[in-house]
Amino acid sequence: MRQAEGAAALALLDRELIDANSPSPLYFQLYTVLHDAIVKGVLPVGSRMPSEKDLADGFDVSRITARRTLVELAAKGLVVRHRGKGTFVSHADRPVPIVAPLGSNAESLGDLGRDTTLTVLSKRMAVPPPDLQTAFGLGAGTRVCQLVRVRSASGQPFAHYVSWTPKFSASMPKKEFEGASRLTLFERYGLRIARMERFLSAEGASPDVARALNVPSGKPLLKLVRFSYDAQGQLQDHLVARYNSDLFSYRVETKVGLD
Amino acid sequence: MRQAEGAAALALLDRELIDANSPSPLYFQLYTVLHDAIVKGVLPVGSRMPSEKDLADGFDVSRITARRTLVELAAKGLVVRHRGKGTFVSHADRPVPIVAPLGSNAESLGDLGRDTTLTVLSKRMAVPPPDLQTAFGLGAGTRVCQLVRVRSASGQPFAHYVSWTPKFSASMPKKEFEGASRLTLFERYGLRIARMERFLSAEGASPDVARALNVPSGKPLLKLVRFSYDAQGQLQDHLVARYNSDLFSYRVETKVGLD
DNA sequence: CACTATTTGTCCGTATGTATG
DNA sequence: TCATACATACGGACAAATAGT
Repeated sequence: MRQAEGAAALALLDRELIDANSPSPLYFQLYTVLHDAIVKGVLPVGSRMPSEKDLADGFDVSRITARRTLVELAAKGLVVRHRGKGTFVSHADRPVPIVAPLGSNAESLGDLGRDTTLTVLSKRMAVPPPDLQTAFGLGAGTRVCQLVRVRSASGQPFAHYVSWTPKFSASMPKKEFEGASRLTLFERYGLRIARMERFLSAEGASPDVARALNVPSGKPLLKLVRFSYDAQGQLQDHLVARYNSDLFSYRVETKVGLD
Repeated sequence: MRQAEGAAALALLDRELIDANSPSPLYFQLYTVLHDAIVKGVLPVGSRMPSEKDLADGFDVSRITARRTLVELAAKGLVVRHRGKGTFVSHADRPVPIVAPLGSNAESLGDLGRDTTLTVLSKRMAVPPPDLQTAFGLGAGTRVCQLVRVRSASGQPFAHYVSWTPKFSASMPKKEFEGASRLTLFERYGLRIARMERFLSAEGASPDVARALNVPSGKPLLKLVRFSYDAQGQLQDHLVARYNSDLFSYRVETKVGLD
């Protein structure tokens, strides 16, 4: 009964997850299903993967297609394959997914007690898109400080930020943004935020974000858009954050007072 | 200057949004870019689309590929095409995106002042997945009431719910879930929820969800998982909601007390 | 009225990728 | 591994409708 464990693993997956009429290639759909099952722990480290034949029969694809997904998983280091033995989920260092509270005042990830690092990909003065120009109440050609940053945990990038902040100046050194948290920076430069508005949605990874987060382009990401206003209702900061949802999720707790 | 408007529309788009090395076909990537630009209003109703040649040059694809995306947009009714004139964003009734508050106690969409309707796709007694069995503290074979529902606004489905509720019984008629809001149903059946925990992430649409929400499978969706507990800390209800992020987003407002 | 530029519609041939048995 | 079918993507060519000169 060598194959029993792999076949049992198949039972944990849903054969309805694949769509022959989708524009996305079958091997990639199947790759995504297995990839997610591995990073989410449905297929535990060390366990036996379904065989090529199991996958082919279970998902109703040809053996070549099933084979290709396993080969690509092996190329990414998620599984190891041994001829005559089978395919096994590899013992990689899989970072524990980060769960951050949302809506609390101190939502800064710096308070999370996790060793996350912030890297500045670019800092420049540029003209924001038209909708932001009007939101900031700026003239058409005004240049604003744009920051593109990435946050990583144990080497794995999981968040990508694009922010616009008129009060930040060209002279501020890039290095200053690496260490200090955003809130302390706001204070240091005299920015008082009285109200924040966040919008949550989902978006496929564009090629540049995909590169920065080390995910395939088109991968679904959690998207947060944040508007920060001062006491006068003036927009002071605009941020678009995109999160790799394999590594990160937001948590909201509500106590219901009474029925 | 007949072509000026279309070429100007091209400038609103980002040629970096397409990736020739992605497993997803080029025509579908370009389709997604244009589709989103239309539903988000970047390309307003009635305006001229970039011509096939504009798109081919601007996104560095062949005319055949550019043409195919426009043909598919026309097939979906998002644009109309006229030989010798051009392609124009069609005057369809585009539903205004819904923005719902998150984290307030009364987050039920019934309170939104929008005419949303709830449809029950299925109601059945079934054995929940292993992780939920343990979360509910149930024996291995216990059957629980599972509901699959869809919420629509002006005929367009935008949310897909899968819920498990042990206290709901097999005898409850399907119809009862169509009208009443969830919270009133909880009350009626003696369910007192004291605490709720929500987790937000993103996920590609599986084929069944894609069908229910009328979107291409694989489309990025906003995903919310909600655990509802009673005063004793016993899990009483489990819900997975998936939202079409073109039509729906969550909003969180925070007042910062002081710096 | 022609003449031209632009745009969509249709066709060809070919190369590559995907998927099957 | 092989043979085969189909989808994707490319370049090129020409026709037909439209609009401006």
